[in-house]
Parts: sequence; structure tokens; C-alpha cells
Amino acid sequence: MKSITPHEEIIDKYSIIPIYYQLFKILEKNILDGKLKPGEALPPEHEIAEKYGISRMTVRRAISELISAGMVYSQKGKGNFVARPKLDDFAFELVNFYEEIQKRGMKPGSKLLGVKIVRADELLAGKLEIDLNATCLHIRMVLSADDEPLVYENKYVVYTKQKPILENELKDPSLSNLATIHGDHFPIISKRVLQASIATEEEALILGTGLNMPVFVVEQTVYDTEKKPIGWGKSIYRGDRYKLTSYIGWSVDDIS
Amino acid sequence: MKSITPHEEIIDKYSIIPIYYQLFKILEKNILDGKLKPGEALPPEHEIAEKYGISRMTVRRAISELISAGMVYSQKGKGNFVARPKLDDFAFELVNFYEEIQKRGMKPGSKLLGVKIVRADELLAGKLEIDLNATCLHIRMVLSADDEPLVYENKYVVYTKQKPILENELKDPSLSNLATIHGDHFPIISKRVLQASIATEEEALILGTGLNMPVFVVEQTVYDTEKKPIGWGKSIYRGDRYKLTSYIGWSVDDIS
DNA sequence: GAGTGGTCTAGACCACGCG
DNA sequence: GCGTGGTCTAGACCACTCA
Repeated sequence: MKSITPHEEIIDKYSIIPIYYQLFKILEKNILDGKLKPGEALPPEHEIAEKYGISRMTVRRAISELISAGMVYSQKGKGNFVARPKLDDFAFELVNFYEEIQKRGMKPGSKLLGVKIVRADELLAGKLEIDLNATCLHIRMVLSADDEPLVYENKYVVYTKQKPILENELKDPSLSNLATIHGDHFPIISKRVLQASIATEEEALILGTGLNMPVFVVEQTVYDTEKKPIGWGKSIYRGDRYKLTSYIGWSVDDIS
Repeated sequence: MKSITPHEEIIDKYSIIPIYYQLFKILEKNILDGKLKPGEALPPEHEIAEKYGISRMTVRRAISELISAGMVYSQKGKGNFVARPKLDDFAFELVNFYEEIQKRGMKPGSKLLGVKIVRADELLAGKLEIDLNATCLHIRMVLSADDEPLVYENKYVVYTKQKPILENELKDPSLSNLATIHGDHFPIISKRVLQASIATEEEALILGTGLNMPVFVVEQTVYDTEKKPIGWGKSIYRGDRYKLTSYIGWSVDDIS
């Protein structure tokens, strides 16, 4: 018995469900299934309108939903394009390490402590939902400001492909970039857990601090379109140097 | 010499600036100036359209901008209403203490340690940008789960009105609520700063923990429409019990 | 200049809330 | 039943990009 294809790419103009929403779901599915890959252009609006026999304004409404979902961006005169999800921005303003440090008038730096192929131990196998002893790529690094260590990072990604480790990926060793290169799907969502803690001996040593140093511990897991974890990392931030700031509410320009 | 009224409530249909954006700014200004107060209804869409001689679709576009800015919400069949800004939600999922604790199957509780009128010391005068010795309302409380202290909070609001302290405001002792009652303007934006630290002796005592307890320190400042601080608070969260989780990226239902 | 997205119009019909 | 917002149409003109 063959099951009926679910979510056919057909719009029911007389459904209770708004047309723009049906179209939104169709386009979303195409993107998540990889039929439309990040960077690719969507068909022109008038073409979509014609294809489904609906008004261009309705098409635009659907696309504007994709835009606010962050899945699509638009370029006047060129087209609508599938976005590359940015998973390494922080909800709190920890955004871009280099920019942040430079904004404060300091010299940012990073040092690679090691890049290795390792076998998953119990903890890692659990985090990445893979078998014990599966091969993973392990990256250790320290981020610093004015040559003073601020962050200690450990990152792991599933290492299925036999791809060699390219310079390219060490220039942008963000979890989502690493996962993009080594996974079959691209990452679409990331989970972060922030804890307050006290540095372990190893962490205190690498960060060059004394004992009883308060630290932020940030765990990040990135997932692909099928909700499988494809990367996991743990970062230790010096608590005496790092503050996370956020603003909530109605905008009204800036507050210093 | 009389200066020309800036930002007149007139729309230039032939301006380079889109009509919907001009209207958005007009409505935003009316809200921030208090001509439209939280809870009040905006004029019906067709009325706005008629007033400015523009299409209703364009009015809707302007209002949809207000909605995504969180300043307006819409009720089908009733109207569009000015929203009350929610400033006590966390960017990280610290949202509502009671709900969060209950969701984890524990019994939430809160204990008032004290409500006082105090005179501003140097620190407080700086935080609230008021004069030394100005009168402030000071609230101290402890939030707990299953009778175990989890959070220690200190909150201060400017105390200009001679209003007595009502039971009402102690039932919702959120900074934005307190500030709403005692200030002239309502709060529209709040700033939070999160730090990792180690509990002071006083904090450890109140939270019932040992020394060297890692804690989150959360400072919150709420501002009114004129960007003047009207409330300030400092909360201490037990780091061994509290994690902050956030998700970033394309939605795709939930991840556990 | 051809193709694209951005804006805007002047209608239309619907479902919902309320008296 | 009336007023409201939600959706949708079939056009239109513009500014932009790129060849």
C-alpha cells in the first residue's frame, strides 16, 4: 500500500488555511529538504505567482514570513535568496569575539592548542548521539585580548567524511562552519546552555588565573535539518572579564 | 523665533520615504509621547487610511511594523491596541520564575525580606541618575523552589509620588511594574547585565550555601520614554542550580 | 533595456466580537 | 447586524542590478 504523498506542492485556494501560509510552508519545506540550498535564489516572485495562480502580493506575504524567520533574504533588483543560518551569534551580546574586543580598543587574538581526530568517549557519544569510539574532530583553542587569555574552547564535530582538515576551516573554527564542512546536512539550529561555575584546575591553568575563578560555562550543540546533533562545544569565559548585556523592550534608538 | 514643529503628522505621498514608514513613525511617536497609552485602541484601519488619504493596505503595512516592534497587538474583530512592554522576560530562558519552577515539578515560593523607603547612597544615585539622599523604594526578596532559596533580589525604584505602598504592587514586584506605579512615564526599555561571580558572605548566608558558591549576578535597569532610569535591581542566582538555555536558528518545531 | 524586488492602490470577501 | 481586522486580487509605477 502506497501512502499518499504528504504536503503536496499544491495550493488549495479555497482552504481555511491562508494561501500565503500554504506557500510559506511549501517554500520552507523546499529549503529544509535541501531542494533550495543556502545562497541559491528563489524563483522570481511573478513566476511563483504564475505557477500557483495567485497574486504577487500573496507571494510576497509568504516570502516576508520566510524573511522574518531568517531563512531568506532579499536583494532589490536581484532576487530572493536562501539564507545561511547564523548560529554563532549569542542571544546575549557576546556576538563576535573579534569585533567585541576591538570595539573595546583591545587587540584580539586566538591560539590553536590542537586539532586532532579522536574517538568518542561516553560523554561525547552522548552529546553527539553517536556510537562509542566513533571518530570525531577535536579542536582546542584559546581566545585572548591584548595577549591575555579570556576564553578556552573545546569543540567536537562528527567526522564522517574522510576530508582532510583544511586551512579554510581553521580560519573560521565556529561550530556551525565546522559542522557544515563535515556533515551531510547543513546546521539549522543551535542550542546553548549557559552556567555560572568555578574554573577547574586545567581551565584556570590555561586561562592563567588563580583558583576559585568564577567563569561562564557555555555549551553549544548544533543540529542539522533532521535534528541530529552534528557538533558540540564547551567554552569557558573568565567571569571577572566578561559581562553579557541585553536590551529588551521598545527600541527608541540607543542607550549607552 | 518659533521653531517649526518637527515631525508634523502629515504624510508626504511623493517623498522618497515610503508612506508606510512615515505612518509607522507617526504612530510610534504618538505611542511614545503617551497620546496613545498602553491598552488603548488605535483608530480603525479604514479610518487611518481615510484620514491620510492612503490605502488601507498601506496602513496595515505600517501597523504590521508596529506589531513586529512589539508596540502593538491586534485582535481580530476588535481592533489594534497599544501593547504594554514586557521588560522582565529574559533573552535567555529565565522567563517567569514561577512557571519555570512549576514546569520542573517543584513548588515555587517567594519571601519578602523587607520593604523600605531609603535614601540613595552613591552607588544607587549613580545607577538611577538621581541626587544623593533622594528617596527610593527598596524591596528585598528571596525566590525559592521547594523551600530552598534560589534567588536573592534587591530592587530600587525612584519614589517621587507620595503614594503609599499598596498590596497590589507587592503581588507583582517586578521592576517594570514597580516603576510603572511610581514613575511619571511608563517603562519602555530595560537593560540587563549578566555576570558570573562568587557569592558574597551576605549572599551565601541568605541563599543558604557555603562559601565559594558560583552565582549569576543579574543587574536590571528599566528606563522610561525619555531614557531616564526609573528602576534598578540586582539579583543573585545560585549557579549550581541555574542554567540559562537559548536556541538560535531556523525553528522547525521543538528540540527537547 | 530587461528583469527584479519595493511600494501602493481601490476595491473585494471573509471570520470574528459584540451588543 | 455592524464594525473590526485578515486575506486576496490585478493591476500600477518605481528603483535597483546587470549585462
